Amino acid sequence: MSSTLVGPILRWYDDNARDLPWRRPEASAWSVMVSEFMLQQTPVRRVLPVHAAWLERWPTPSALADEPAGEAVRAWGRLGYPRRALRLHAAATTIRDHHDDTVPDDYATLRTLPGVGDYTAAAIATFAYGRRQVVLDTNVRRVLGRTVAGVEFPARSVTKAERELAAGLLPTDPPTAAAWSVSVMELGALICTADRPRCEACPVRTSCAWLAAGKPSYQGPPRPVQDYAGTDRQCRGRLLAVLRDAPGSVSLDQLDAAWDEPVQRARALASLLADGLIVRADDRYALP
DNA sequence: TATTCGTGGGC
DNA sequence: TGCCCAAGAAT
Repeated sequence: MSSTLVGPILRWYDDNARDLPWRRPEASAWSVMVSEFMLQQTPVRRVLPVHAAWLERWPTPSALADEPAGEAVRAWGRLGYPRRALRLHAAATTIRDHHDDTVPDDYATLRTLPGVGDYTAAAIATFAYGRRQVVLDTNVRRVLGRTVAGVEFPARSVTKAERELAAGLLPTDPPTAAAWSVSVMELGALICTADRPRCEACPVRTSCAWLAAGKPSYQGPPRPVQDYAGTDRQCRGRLLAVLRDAPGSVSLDQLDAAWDEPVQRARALASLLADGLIVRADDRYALP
């Protein structure tokens, strides 16, 4: 089974891979790590400029750790989920203080860093250091779900069967395993996309279970709709934008002007303070 | 395990 | 237009 997938996808990647900064031979492990944080739930296109500016300003973990966390939040800009910026700063601090300013190269150590979950630990070990790890992201899950299981979309959360399937497919020698992982992810990002997959251009179209079954539509439980307008998330975003765009601290009045509904506004501000994304000194508010 | 956590682009 | 989703993690 693996031979019908692995070989064609590896060859497809050789001819179709995007030239991304964190994939270049000269890219540092820190560059890879920064990219993985930024790419969590955020498209490549939006990450590119922020990643470049970030590496220019903070070429090493200690360079970032030596500045206030608020600078990371500010530089994060509008990538979204700004707690990632806080966690990246915290991870950089740990790396500076306990790992000789060197991004760890093994899954277990990476996994202990703030903001580094199963996927990100496997991705950094694999893409920065060529380690052999099962890299299971949304792209890989979708590709394997279609080609092997014959379903349009995988389950909500990773199943044991999914993980075993991915582990069984992973090539034995580390360099090939790493190449395979980035290749499957790229196939999911460019060809085997969530909507309007380009099956006619797929290197494994002749062995895809989903295509062979006539591309049956997703049958599982409906995915929760992710509304945004009017939510606490939007409110938090508005409040934090005021802080990002201000040179120093701001007054409560300035924050009040960013959102009409007072109860929700107060709740959002309290949660931002609890998260450490905003700090209060007397009656002024600022980035940490 | 189900929620919560931003933002912007494509159709 | 409104809806879907994009290299997840933490709780």
